[in-house]
Amino acid sequence: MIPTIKDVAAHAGFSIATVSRAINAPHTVNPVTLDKVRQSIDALHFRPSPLGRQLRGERSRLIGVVLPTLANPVFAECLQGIDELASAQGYRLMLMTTQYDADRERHAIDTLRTQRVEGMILTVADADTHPILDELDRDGLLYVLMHNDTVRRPSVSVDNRLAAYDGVRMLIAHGHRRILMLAGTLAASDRARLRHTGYVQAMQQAGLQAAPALEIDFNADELAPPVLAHLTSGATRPTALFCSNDLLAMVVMRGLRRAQFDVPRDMSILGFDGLAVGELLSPPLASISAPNREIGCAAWRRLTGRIEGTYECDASLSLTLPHTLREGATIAAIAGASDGGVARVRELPQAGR
Amino acid sequence: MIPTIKDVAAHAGFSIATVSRAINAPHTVNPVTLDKVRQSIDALHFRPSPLGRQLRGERSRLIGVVLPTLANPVFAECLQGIDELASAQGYRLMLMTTQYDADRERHAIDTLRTQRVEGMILTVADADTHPILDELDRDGLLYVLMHNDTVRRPSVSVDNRLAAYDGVRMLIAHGHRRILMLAGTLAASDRARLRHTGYVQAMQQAGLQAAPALEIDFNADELAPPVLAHLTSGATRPTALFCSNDLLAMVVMRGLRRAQFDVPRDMSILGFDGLAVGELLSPPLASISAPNREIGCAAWRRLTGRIEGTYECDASLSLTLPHTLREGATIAAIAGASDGGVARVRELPQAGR
DNA sequence: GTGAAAGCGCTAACAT
DNA sequence: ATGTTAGCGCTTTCAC
Repeated sequence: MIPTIKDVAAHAGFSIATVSRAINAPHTVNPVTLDKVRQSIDALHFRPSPLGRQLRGERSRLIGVVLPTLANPVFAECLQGIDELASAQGYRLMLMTTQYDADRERHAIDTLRTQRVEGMILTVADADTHPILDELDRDGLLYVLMHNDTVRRPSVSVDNRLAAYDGVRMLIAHGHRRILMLAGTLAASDRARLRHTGYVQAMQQAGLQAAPALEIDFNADELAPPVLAHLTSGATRPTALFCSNDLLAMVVMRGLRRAQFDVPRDMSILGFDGLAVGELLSPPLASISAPNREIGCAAWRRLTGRIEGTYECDASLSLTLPHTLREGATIAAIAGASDGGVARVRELPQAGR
Repeated sequence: MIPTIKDVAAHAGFSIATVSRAINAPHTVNPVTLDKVRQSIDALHFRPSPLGRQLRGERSRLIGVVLPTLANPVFAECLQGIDELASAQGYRLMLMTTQYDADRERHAIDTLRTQRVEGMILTVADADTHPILDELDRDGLLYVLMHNDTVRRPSVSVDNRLAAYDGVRMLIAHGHRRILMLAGTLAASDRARLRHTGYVQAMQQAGLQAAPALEIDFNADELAPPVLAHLTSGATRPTALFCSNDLLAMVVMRGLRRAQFDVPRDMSILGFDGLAVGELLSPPLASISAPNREIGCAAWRRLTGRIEGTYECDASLSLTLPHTLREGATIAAIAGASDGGVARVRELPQAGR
């Protein structure tokens, strides 16, 4: 069915070696021969099989990408960055998603190994505890983590703890005192934990009381009534919510709106991720913004740097990209907040160090 | 570096044939031998290379996916559906994006062919005119188009013309008379054209004047001043905008908002795609909704049906999935619209036939 | 139950 | 300039 180099050789009346040369080193064959071979190639619609080539030890130029989901645009944005560089550099991408499930993470990575990818870009739930990453290290397989915030492995991320800290300090500077953190139910990720740590630190430093993150079901159409009650009633209801990601923030905003709660008048909201769609909201979502596309690109550069042996500096280390506070309009100042407070927050260092 | 079946054979003290059998037909080897071989496999972390296997004519279980971009969630949603079924059925996905560029489409498809994918799921700019699809037909390569609305090739889509027609009739039923259609600059796609056709038909049928689609730069931060003027000033300014996709609708909404134009009070907006994020907007975006995840799943089923020869009905034909009108809150009734008009629209057939 | 050997598509070293 | 051949990792007869 599919023609092989043999078919071309027979059709052209030369040996397979000549055909191979015509393809891979055209200048070494007689122009007349070359022309005939090329005609046969066209006539038969021949294209060299990567199998034979790879079998000979050539590179596969195949990179694996493992993401939790594409339903959250944060990963689609990263993938955009990766895909752009991959196309430009003639690599192919094999994509797998895991739904934040450790078993599926293992399975995805296993599959990619079996496919002999040259390296992988991974976003896993928990980078520090997942034994499969140790296996990769042990076996010398190249990978770069993306959005996993760990210094123990090659990774590209923002400083999640510091970013959350900066964001919550900003809320505090706007006069908020009762600030609650919300997280998704699948939030047992290293990122979510670090974001909570940053929240706690900012709160404690301001002498405020930090609470455990309140878990919200992402996919539910409505906020659960007890959750809604917790957010909206009582004298001690929070005046601001720090959501561990933008998608969650958007779901919560909708829930509050349906309960006739105005954002930001009745509740301020701060997200995390800096999704492009967040800026299209009304009001535009305030968010601790990660350079997602750039994180994807940086992960790519580190990985290919190691693959091709051309790494700028030490690409086996973790890289922290700067986050930014995207102001948006979902945060209101609380009466009594001093301007000094607002001024102070602007001087905060916003990048890891 | 990477162990081969030979290494395992040597380590276990058997021939490579026995190792192969231990892997592929365990019941045919002596349990003791089997055990030893398995120990060696574990000890060496051996995994059979797909190259050798495929070289022997086994299936690659590799499917190519070609999408315009991941920046538009509509394609990410489709990909979600595809990916789900692919994982479940043990297929691998190779992903390429094209940015709506015909050359990149050709290149992507070429690359996937060279990689010997068993089939591809494609979203191209124009399904009817792209010669590369004829090449696929000629060479017997399996593919299914996704979101390309054509009866000439295997495809899964909504009826874009009818969907647009339904949507615009709904606007008309709400009393709108001056309805403008907006499209992105990259909108020279078959879908965009069909949506415009549906718009024109609905307008003409109501005795209203249809206009050419107004092109909007998607990525611009602001609406271009002349565009904004066109939308917002003059006695003949439109009262409703039909946007050829949701992302565009969101960008336009932001532009209008910034110009102090309230949606839907000063302008009604109807999108197309039914993006999940649209429902999270305030007000929730009215949209002609395509079942994107399901379109991805259906495309997958058709493709694998053909690959595995188990097609339900004739999978080489195009499949039209039903669209729905998502009401949202970005559409206001215009004074003078009769209730009868609104009632009538609810009776519209909403699925293709 | 196990081994030897051929062959899948291709490249490269060697031979002509 | 072109042809011959070995061998990459694996499965699968065919012998033993």
